[in-house]
Amino acid sequence: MDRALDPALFKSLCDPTRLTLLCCLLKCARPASVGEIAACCAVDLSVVSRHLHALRAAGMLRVQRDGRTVRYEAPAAALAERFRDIAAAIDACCGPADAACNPSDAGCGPSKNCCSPGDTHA
Amino acid sequence: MDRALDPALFKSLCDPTRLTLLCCLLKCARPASVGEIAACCAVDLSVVSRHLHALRAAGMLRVQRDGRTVRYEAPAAALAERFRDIAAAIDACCGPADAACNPSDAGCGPSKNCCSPGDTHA
DNA sequence: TGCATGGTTGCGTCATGATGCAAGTATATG
DNA sequence: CATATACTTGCATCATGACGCAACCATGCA
Repeated sequence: MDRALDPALFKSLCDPTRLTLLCCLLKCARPASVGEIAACCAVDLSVVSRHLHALRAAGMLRVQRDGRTVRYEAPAAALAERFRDIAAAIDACCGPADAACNPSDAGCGPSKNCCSPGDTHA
Repeated sequence: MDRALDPALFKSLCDPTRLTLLCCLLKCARPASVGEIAACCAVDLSVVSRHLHALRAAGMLRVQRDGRTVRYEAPAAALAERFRDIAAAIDACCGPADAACNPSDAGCGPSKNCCSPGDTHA
């Protein structure tokens, strides 16, 4: 679960502008150039460029160059699956009747306190 | 989809410490006091208190008072569903064959460009 | 080769937020 | 009522990051 709940993933989505860009690309459902995408929100093109770069770094977008044009695309199916993985991870660790709880996950389960003092989870 | 992809949700999860706290509570699968939860990570108790407050404000936690003790709990099933809703929203807008695309969602669908200039999506 | 187009990168500014300490509040307990 | 416990809040500090502007590549075209 600690793997599914990746801070980097949420970090890439916590900015409203970035989320707007991703949303725009999801709706477009096709590769779009940076200039096109920039029309979605009222910020400088350079800002859009950086945001798209960040989203790609987080695995939220695919990129392809075509001459001097750079096209970004949102892999909708993969993204949806990613969120479903998170949901599954939550269910697996804390699911009904503790059945799906993975024993290798130390301290996991309703009957145990995973937060013993000193366990910094770091 | 713009509703499912809520910046506030991701904002509440983008901080590593906050994510650790949520993760801890999910594993515990029971209400835990602030002091207990604080043992999960090496930050000041006041910081933990604030983070828990923020998570609750984002709807990620439930809270209950018992005398001077405050117990937080992670509603695992609800959280999992929330992520599945996001996945479903992505699929619905950009699903296979454009079938699930909601026509009321202006500009939605592969055949149209939702990012026409001036459309700030704001 | 010269110039326009499409993006990216450097840099300074500004706002937000994470953190710790200290003080404050509220509830038990003697 | 005094004191300890469990948290919360005010405040100062510091780091991160979003933004715009300007300068800079890199590609295409005349």
